[in-house]
Amino acid sequence: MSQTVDRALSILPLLAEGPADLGQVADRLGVHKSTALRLLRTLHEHGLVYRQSDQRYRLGARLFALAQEAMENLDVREIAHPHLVRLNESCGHTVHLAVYEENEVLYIDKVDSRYPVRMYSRIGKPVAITVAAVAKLLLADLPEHERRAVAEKLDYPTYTSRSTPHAGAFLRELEKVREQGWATDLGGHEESINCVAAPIRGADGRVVAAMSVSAPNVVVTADELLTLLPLVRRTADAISGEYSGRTPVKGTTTA
Amino acid sequence: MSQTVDRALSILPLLAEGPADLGQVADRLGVHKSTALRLLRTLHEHGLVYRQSDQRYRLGARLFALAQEAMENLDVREIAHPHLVRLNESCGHTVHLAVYEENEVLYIDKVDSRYPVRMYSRIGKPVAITVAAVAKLLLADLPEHERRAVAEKLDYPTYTSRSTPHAGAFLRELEKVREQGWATDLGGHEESINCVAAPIRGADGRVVAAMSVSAPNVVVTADELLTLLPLVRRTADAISGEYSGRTPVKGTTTA
DNA sequence: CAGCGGTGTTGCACTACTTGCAACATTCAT
DNA sequence: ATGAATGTTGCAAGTAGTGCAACACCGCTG
Repeated sequence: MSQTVDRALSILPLLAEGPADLGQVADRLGVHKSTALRLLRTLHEHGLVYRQSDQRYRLGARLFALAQEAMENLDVREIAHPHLVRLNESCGHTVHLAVYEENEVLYIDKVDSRYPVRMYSRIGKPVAITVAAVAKLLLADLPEHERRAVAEKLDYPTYTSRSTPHAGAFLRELEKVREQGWATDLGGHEESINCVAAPIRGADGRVVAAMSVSAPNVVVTADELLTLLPLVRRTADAISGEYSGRTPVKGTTTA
Repeated sequence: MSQTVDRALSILPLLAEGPADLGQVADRLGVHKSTALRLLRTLHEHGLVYRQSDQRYRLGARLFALAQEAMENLDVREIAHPHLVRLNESCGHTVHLAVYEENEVLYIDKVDSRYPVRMYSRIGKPVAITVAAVAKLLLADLPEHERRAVAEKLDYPTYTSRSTPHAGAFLRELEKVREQGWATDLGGHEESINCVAAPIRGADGRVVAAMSVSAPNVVVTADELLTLLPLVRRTADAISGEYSGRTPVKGTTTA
């Protein structure tokens, strides 16, 4: 591992919290100001860091551009998107797509009934991993020892009275989810919001992403939402088929 | 400038083009494989790079999270304020900054006119949404169906004879504003007060705020006020540039 | 207006860190 | 099995990053 690069990269999450001046950066890095200056300069030349008019530093445009490109390179997302839109059109609720990566679950796509293309707003945000239906599916597919390791490393915030309380309960839930092949979140994150989710699998059968439909109690009850489960699963399966190359895509030539 | 960091950061745009294996990265960087490996490892530890199942590297998820967090912690007002003050100093009139939120448009900053005239605006106060120039810009940027939905929910008070009379007229006005990229309010709220306004856009091009210059007829005529339009737009663009973290002077250095 | 504390910036000597090499490990194809 | 890919590790050499101290540049305040 490279110390210099390590230090430089440590600046990024620091600046994500908000703008900071040279001194603050140097302090929080534990290095001399001149060192921090040179690191910041390098980051600046790559456009990852921007210097605003009051001389303070903050994250720069290239970072956003990179994030966007990274997202576009996720082919699950591209394949899934039209399916998500169609599902949204037929049920009207919010549809999410999420992936697991390095102890985190992230939303990589979202179709909201009132606001279809909301690229930068919530996409990219880490999911409440201990309660979200998509997170359960993604974690449930991990090999047993890894699943256990992750579950024990997590915090278990009590968002609501129905939030997953601790690792034991979480692991049991994951086991259940693993067997039934779908998952729910019934008010575990926000009291009045329920979700049902289904997994998207690659050619080797492993879960590469998960999708969910969410709706507040005031619109549909949990039971009513559950009647959508077959539709959600069918959609997920359709995406799986296309992603794993089993289902030919119309209009596209596959070699 | 730091060479090691420079090399490490050069990997990111490279991976943005698509996944690559160690050899490819080393080649394109012009360094030994072992060097590339260590750089990639460091990037990996920070979550900026992800190793997919076929061992190839691609951009990682933390990139989204960083971009997301940075956006949330960005304060338009903080960035805009000095620009607003400068604009006020050069033209002398009242300058407003406003944002759209949940069917309302709110003033979030104001620099008072140097002329001894009073205006009935207050920071935090909802704007006369059907007539204010800033409101037009903010609403004009909404997706079509939402724009329509909002327009139809609104009341259309007749503040003056030139107030927007009904939803139809308002939607037509919004369409015009959307196309021309700026807006006016000529006596629509108070008989003797005119405004010209310009939009402030984020990295994704969406309108995040709007700013305006207002002045009563007794100080300048509407035509005279309109001659300020280029200045207002330039100021708004400068704020946009800073808000979205674009580097205005230096081109991007590609090694 | 001079003096002062707070910033950001530069040149330089020192040594810690990165580097490329070459050998090893691992996977896959022949 | 054998070979050719690829990824990985330990090490010695020296480059490249580091901290220091001095400088430059504000905006303050007396």
